[in-house]
Amino acid sequence: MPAEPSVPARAKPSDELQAVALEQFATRGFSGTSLQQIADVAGYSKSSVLYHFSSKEALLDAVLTPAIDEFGRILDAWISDASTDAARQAFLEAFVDLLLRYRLEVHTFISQGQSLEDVPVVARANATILRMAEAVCPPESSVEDRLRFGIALGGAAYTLTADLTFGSGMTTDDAASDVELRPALVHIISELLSPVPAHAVPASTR
Amino acid sequence: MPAEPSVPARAKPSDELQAVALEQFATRGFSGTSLQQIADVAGYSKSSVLYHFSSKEALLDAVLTPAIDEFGRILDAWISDASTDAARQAFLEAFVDLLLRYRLEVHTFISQGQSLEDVPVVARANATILRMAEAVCPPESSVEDRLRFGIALGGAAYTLTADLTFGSGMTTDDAASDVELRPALVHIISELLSPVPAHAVPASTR
DNA sequence: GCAGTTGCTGACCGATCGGTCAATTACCGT
DNA sequence: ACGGTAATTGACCGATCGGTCAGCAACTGC
Repeated sequence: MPAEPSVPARAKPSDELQAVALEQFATRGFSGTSLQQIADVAGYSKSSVLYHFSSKEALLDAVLTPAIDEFGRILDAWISDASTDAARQAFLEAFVDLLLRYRLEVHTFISQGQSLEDVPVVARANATILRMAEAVCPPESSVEDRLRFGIALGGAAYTLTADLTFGSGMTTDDAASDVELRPALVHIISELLSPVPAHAVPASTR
Repeated sequence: MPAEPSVPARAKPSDELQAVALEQFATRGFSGTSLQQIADVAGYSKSSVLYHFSSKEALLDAVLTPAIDEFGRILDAWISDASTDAARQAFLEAFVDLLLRYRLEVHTFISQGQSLEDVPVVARANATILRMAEAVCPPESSVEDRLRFGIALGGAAYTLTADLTFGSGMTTDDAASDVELRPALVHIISELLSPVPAHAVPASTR
């Protein structure tokens, strides 16, 4: 009788806890979130949380691992491939899909990557980001190109969860908006990572 | 005799504490930073910190207020001015200067604006950001334009402190790099906030 | 009926949190 | 020499932190 996948009224407790924890970690921060808060929001006791996850850090690990695994996967797929324009475009779209699907996870380890650097799963995330940085803008890149990459990465992670801060209303939870967001994101990030197509740049730099 | 401004070997204790606190708040997060840590790094006791600042929150307030005050100032200057292109350019450069000068402060209330929204000074920062959002991309703006603004804002705040995370080495503490960063930042942000100058935009939005 | 496992909980632990307070030291003008 | 103020500190407080542990239901297989 419990084998009734068509009735998702009650998900597995550990999944509920992960979902609640992820939301709290992303909005209040890891150190700003207590196990008691997570338990309260999810409707369990603190002891139950520690029954399903051996520690607060293990909970963070379980929450972030799927996202950073897939992140590494699509990055490897691109690097191993010859760096054709088509492969670059495919990676870019896969990356945008990753951002949309795992926006809370990405936001968490982007904006807290420094304070949590000694947590293994976050260290993996930082290393993967670093690999991506080297792939997108190798050491011989200009300062501006490296700036562009950082802005694209940090900006996307910030913006996709920004309406949690102020109601810009463009990342409201209805999934339909994602299909509206996706092409715009692809366009903007593509524009940021490509050295600007062709038009004249005013010499306003001086 | 103590009036010797040419020997800044020892700054005022409250300034030392503010500097240390700012660095900790930006890297470890507000809730991830204890008064004990601040005291240890600054070389004082926890009691001394609470002597100079009545509470942890008051310390955060003192640290962030100058940045958000100037932020509101340059934003008001732009809004009150007629929205000529020259005024927009002036605002943009002033904004970039603000980002460079107060990068740690901006990073703090951008990336922790949601978790600290009930701290008055952070609430002011959020309100100011919202005002800037309305000025840059009014409600009739497209989703992509609002995305661009968010990416520019969050991306700049993230990137300018990113080398604290991984050594991209472009924001190393030597102030000379700022003069290299500034024109590049102005260029990129200008490009993000302007609907793309003149070349054909594919109708990929639909 | 009964041992075994699973899920969940309250009681409890040492450590640390932000914050208060009284005492101490050093320096000031007089 | 003396009173006053500013600066600093350790001792201490209640609350909360992450985490441990023994127990308690409920559902199994036998």
